Amino acid sequence: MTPENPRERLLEAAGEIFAEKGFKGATVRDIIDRAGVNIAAVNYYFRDKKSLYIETVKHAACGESEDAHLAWAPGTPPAEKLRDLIRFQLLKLLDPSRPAWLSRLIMRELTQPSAACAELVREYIEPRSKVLLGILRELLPPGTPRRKLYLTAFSIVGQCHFYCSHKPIIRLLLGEDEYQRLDPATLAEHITQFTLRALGA
Amino acid sequence: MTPENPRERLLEAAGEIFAEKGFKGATVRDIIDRAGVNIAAVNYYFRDKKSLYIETVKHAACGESEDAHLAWAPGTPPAEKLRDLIRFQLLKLLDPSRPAWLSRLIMRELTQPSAACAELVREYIEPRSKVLLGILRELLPPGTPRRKLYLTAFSIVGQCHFYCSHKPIIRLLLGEDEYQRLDPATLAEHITQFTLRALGA
DNA sequence: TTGCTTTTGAAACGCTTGTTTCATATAATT
DNA sequence: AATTATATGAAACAAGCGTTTCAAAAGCAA
Repeated sequence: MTPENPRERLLEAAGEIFAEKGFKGATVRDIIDRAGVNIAAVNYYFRDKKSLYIETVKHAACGESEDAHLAWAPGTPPAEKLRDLIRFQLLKLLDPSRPAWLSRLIMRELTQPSAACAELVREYIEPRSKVLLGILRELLPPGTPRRKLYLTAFSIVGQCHFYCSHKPIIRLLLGEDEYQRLDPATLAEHITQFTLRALGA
Repeated sequence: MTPENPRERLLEAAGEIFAEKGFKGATVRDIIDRAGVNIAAVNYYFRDKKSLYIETVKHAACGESEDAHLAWAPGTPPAEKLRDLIRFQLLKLLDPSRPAWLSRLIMRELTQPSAACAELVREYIEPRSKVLLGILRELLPPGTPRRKLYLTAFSIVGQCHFYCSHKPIIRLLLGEDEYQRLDPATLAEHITQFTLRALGA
């Protein structure tokens, strides 16, 4: 499971800890402790903590991109593609069994950008935003202005990310029992229906 | 403008700096520097950094609550109330002239909750969530289940908060020019229309 | 083996952090 | 005015931080 390569082990451990505590909150001793390597390895394989962080974010984004190959048969109705996309995104954001630190690390980078942010947008955000915008172009009447496409995309992604970024508040508002009943499939269905009606489909 | 009371000055300065850098990222020397007081004042007026943080969040939430008195004449159509609510929220989230650190501090607490979180939800979140839920009860058919009300509320708030929490990414995606054109009024109108259509109004 | 490079380990170095100390200044009380 | 309580200031503290050092270990070519 865990790789032998110290460099890889550092990236894995750093991903978990940076995601959990943020850049400042995480200490290199925490990281090398979980990775099971000597502290000098940070300086040896990466130059310093900051470089380790940037490489970690890129590593996480790269690992996330792999499983994102949503491909539909030609002729698939755009509404169905939208539903798939939303469901897929929510599953990735909320499924606790998957290595959640990937999404959380990315989410953290999005809200408190560092040097890794621009690169992350280029490698990770833009490709999948292109997919969503493509679907919306099919759903909305031809000639819809670019701005409207983006605003609609933001409305969709905003709904999805809310359940991830505001998780603790939702839990407090709904109560633990009710919160447990919010499975990703239910949420995806709600957001899809909400969005499709908003688009007049 | 700035109060004479060292305690108040500390709360103001701490609000700005905690909002900007988070709890770990902010240093007490940063704070006492901006407040213009001696470092011993932190220990004197509050016990330590953590207590200062909790008091700061409560202080900020309290200050925010004051101007939240959205009162409508009886008989106002719920769609109009919704528009007002969304516009008001977006203005508070995005207007750079206002002391933005209030919202940002609260946002930060929501996504990375600490000891101050539960109290914040009780004092700050629940009251205004009640307002929104009340409007939705008017908009949606009677007998709509509680869960559906909440999901709808999350869809609305999620759309609004997205522009605040993902601001850097939006800027990168749209480009600086296009981003500058996104004034709160435009966004509020989009979200309102999007939501009203989704609700079939 | 020998000699060289690459990798690891334990320790220490500065530096910054939150916190404390204590002497002094200011205000309040009698 | 004298005395006590309150507030401030400058300095230092101990702990934790990122980073560096350097010698020993491991890998590898000749």
